[in-house]
Amino acid sequence: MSLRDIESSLREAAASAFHIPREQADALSASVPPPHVDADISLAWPVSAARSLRKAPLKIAEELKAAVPAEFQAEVAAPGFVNLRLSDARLLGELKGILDDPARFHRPEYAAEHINLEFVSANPTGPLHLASGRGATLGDSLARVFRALGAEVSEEFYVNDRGRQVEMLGLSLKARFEGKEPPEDGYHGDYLKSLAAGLPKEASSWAACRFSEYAVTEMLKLHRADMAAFRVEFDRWFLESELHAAAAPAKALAELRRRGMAYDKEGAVWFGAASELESDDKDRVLVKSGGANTYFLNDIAYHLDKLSRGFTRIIDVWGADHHGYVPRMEAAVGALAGAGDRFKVVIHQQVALKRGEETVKMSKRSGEFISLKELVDEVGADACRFFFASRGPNTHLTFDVDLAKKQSNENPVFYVQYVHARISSIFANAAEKGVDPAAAFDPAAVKFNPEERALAMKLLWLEKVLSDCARDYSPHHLTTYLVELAALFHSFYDKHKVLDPAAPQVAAFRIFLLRAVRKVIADALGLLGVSAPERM
RNA sequence: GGCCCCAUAGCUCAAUGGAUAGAGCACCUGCCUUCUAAGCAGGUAAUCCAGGUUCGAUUCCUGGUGGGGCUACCA
Repeated sequence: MSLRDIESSLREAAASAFHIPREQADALSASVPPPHVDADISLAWPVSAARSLRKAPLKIAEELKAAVPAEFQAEVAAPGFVNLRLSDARLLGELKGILDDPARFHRPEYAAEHINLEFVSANPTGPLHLASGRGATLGDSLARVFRALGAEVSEEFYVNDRGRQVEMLGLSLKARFEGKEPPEDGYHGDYLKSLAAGLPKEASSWAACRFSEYAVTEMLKLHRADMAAFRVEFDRWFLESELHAAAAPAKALAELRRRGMAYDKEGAVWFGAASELESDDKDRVLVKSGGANTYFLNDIAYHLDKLSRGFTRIIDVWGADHHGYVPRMEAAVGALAGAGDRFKVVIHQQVALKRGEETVKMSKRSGEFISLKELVDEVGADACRFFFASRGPNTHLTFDVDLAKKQSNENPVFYVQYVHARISSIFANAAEKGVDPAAAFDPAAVKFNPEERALAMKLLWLEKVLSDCARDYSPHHLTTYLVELAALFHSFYDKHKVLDPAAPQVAAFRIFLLRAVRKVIADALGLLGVSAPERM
């Protein structure tokens, strides 16, 4: 059983009570009662359905109350809410489900989904900087959420290992190797100095492109290590050069032509979005008049490749600096995929960096940035990931480095992790305190006190949090939830003793309850890629 | 100029169009001889402005104001 099952039975009841189609009753959903209402579940449906049912909300509420199973002890509240309570037995059963059912978040609509989730995809021209942490947190947490919902997810990193920037990278490395300054518009960061120091002697006879290849290979190693330290493991690192080796851009162009989505004008080849589709405002160049492909064409080819690999959904996570690129990519990929909703671009706003009183512009070329590695080394992956995950993708974020380093203890992540540590500690101490941690209790005798009930109910809401995350393409609901759950636990902990040998029934029940709490904390932290420590 | 995002407590953030707007940090008052005080209990404190839609707007629409970003036959 789960909230979804409860909702389902309530919808059945509503559908038959009001003689409406079952689908219409789908609008009925369970929500958390406001703090001043003493109930477990609230239904606002009578208020919102009043218009379509052409009845007064209060009247609907009364009829709904009469229709729902008696075990829910329904109550009506003005202007038309119905509030429910779960019985102790029901609540106990739900806790058992949390502990025993590893697939409890699986949803049928995700069972056949095979999602490709591409994120970070930073150019291999320098170390990952902290802004990549935001995309990495977002992408990886989403991947974990979709997996929890039952989807198959492949995490992918696209590497631009060709083109001018990579050429410039090679020239910059060559210059460092020869003890010179990199070109004006090259890469001036210190990381190329240490890279140059590691070059073999025979590099003096290398052509420029050898330097590029060497630099890219080394940068990829760094990226991989940085991402691993951030607890992100990509299933695939897709090289742009793979596309060209397979002549994918040319094939993509042929496919576009075949579908009448490309045309020639002024010596260039254009993507005909404006004439054929309404998603973009003007036509874009695919092949320049000089004969070279634009990145637009290469990116179309790349996404065509993703489609050919059999993914049912393609999700790209991009920084807001690329938002202008979304309409044309959606126009192109949506059309090639046959359905626009198979391709989704999640945009997150950029991260600005603040150091002291100064807001620093980050630029790899000037070498002025804070690397992700530096940040993870100083404040830890847990605090970083929780911090980034706490905000919706659309918040504009100014990252205060000094604050992050100095006040990492103020990060709510520790407040949440502390719950896990405290519970673990209780379990570890049980035997010593004269309580058998594996002792059974009589389910029929269990009566939840208010703190126990609040805790148990909170655990049930996690499934809603997951669907919120999927709906909004953001993990931030999880951090909010975790902090709220942690507060309930700490409050419970302060009020009630668990390990009381004089009350073995109560102790056994509370250990059972806390086992469920600890599992939910660990699961939810896991979805964020944050550890759940046994002690702190 | 055109387009996108944002504006909630001193600071950083929450809130499928629903009930008395919820947290963390900071500040103030209490609480460790008792399973971890990285904690608990309590207090101060907020929806940028003007209209509109609605039974009901922090939420949706229009127009302001103030911030950030994008606007290449660049990669």
